[in-house]
Amino acid sequence: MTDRPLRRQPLYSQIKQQLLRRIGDGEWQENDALPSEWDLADELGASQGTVRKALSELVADGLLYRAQGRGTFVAPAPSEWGEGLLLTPGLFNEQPDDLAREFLGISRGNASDDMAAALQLRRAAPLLRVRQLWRWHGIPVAVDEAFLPADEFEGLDARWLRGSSGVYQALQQRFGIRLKVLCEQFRALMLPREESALLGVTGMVAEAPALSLIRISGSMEGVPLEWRQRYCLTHNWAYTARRA
Amino acid sequence: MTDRPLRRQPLYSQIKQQLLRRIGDGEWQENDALPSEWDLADELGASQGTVRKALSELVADGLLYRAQGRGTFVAPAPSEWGEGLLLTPGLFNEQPDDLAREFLGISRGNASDDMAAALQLRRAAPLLRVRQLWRWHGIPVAVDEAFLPADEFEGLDARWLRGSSGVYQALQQRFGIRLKVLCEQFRALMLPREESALLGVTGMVAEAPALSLIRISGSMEGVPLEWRQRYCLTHNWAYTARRA
DNA sequence: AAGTGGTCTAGACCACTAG
DNA sequence: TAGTGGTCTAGACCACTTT
Repeated sequence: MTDRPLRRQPLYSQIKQQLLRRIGDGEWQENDALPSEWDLADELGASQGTVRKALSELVADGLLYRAQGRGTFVAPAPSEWGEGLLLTPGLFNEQPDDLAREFLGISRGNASDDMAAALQLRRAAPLLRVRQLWRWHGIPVAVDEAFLPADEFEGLDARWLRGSSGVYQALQQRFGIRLKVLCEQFRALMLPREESALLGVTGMVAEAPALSLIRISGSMEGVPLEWRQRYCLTHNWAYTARRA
Repeated sequence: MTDRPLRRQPLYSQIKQQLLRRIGDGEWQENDALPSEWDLADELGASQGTVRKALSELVADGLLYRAQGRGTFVAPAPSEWGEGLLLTPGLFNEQPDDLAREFLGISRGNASDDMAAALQLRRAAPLLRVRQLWRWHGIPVAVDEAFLPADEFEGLDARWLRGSSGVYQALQQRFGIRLKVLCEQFRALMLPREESALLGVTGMVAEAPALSLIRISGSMEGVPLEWRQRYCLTHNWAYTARRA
């Protein structure tokens, strides 16, 4: 690249941003192959090594995957359940069972102070609230609330959510936005009344300990866009996080 | 295809392994500077770019850190508490308070089937069991059990653990081994009797929900070496995992 | 000014996949 | 055999820190 008077950001970083935008714009669909590293280098006026560095970061971010000898591909959107897996406690190498998701409803509300702070919104900002139920072999194991800034996602309604396989897929289809997990918090607490009913915890012992998960997700650039709160019953399962 | 020739490890990978070993052998202490990328390249007969790639992976693994214009340094051992932080629920950008660790004791036992499987040991293999208590501003918030293969760590005793700031530091000082987290599991359950006593949960309501964390740690090469089980009281705190 | 990490290039070769 | 990702080199220059 000959004319590049101002370099605020390294070239590979600019290329990464550009590819991020083009993926978001739908230039390549899930599992589509990108142009080869050499073709991209040609097109962008950079060297193969520099393009490769940009691609490597996108692979690390989970947006792309590579197959030696075949090409570089757009990764499928992350599953609605998230990165954690439900496994039998103590076992780590098991394959996770598939979870079924049930859309419960969408409503409007206002941000709590915690939510407003985490999502960088003003106090009591309007939010969309999406509720989902998770079943494992038919048995309810978790309830989910996703809170999204209403201003950003005006037009997201039950039609989009019922038809899609979850909030993340709906956001990608409707707004072309892909979320990634920014941080997570875990707590143990007694299941609140309303969630107990949804999860079918009944009987003389009306209380059960539940794993509370709060997750902030955001754009690939790190702008927070979702506060998700989940209650998991874990007397028969454990929530697993794998690491590289 | 039928014939599977030995695939040579990439050079940067060999360099990484060698540096790993030299760090483990104590050639450079914590916060010591390594030779510059160019000097290492010279010494190892590789190019600066290749050395840089090896160093970058070690930085990503948390073993080294870099400072532009100054050098590449050996990172301090990870804290005994681990990567997760205890924070006020709902707040994500807070700095964590320091936790005080109390060594409770070390004993010998045998691996459960789960532990044996996770640590790749034979059934009922002998284990060392290290127990610790965590206090936050003097208040007990968590109890910890670390299980280590007795055969690997013969000679680790109370003297080493009392004097050090934790299991990880003791392993590094005594055996020159650095552990990294391989995977984690979370569950919510009612605090068992023994742990209730240690954490001072008493009164008419003898039961409290607790966050159960099971973590497998291992060598930098991925060999599992520690099963750690922790019970956290989280009615006033949350367990936070940050992501890149 | 000297030394370090950080970026970028052009070219080369290897390993793997597919037609 | 052609195309792709994966590795490696030598050299250049930039950005930052220390002396």
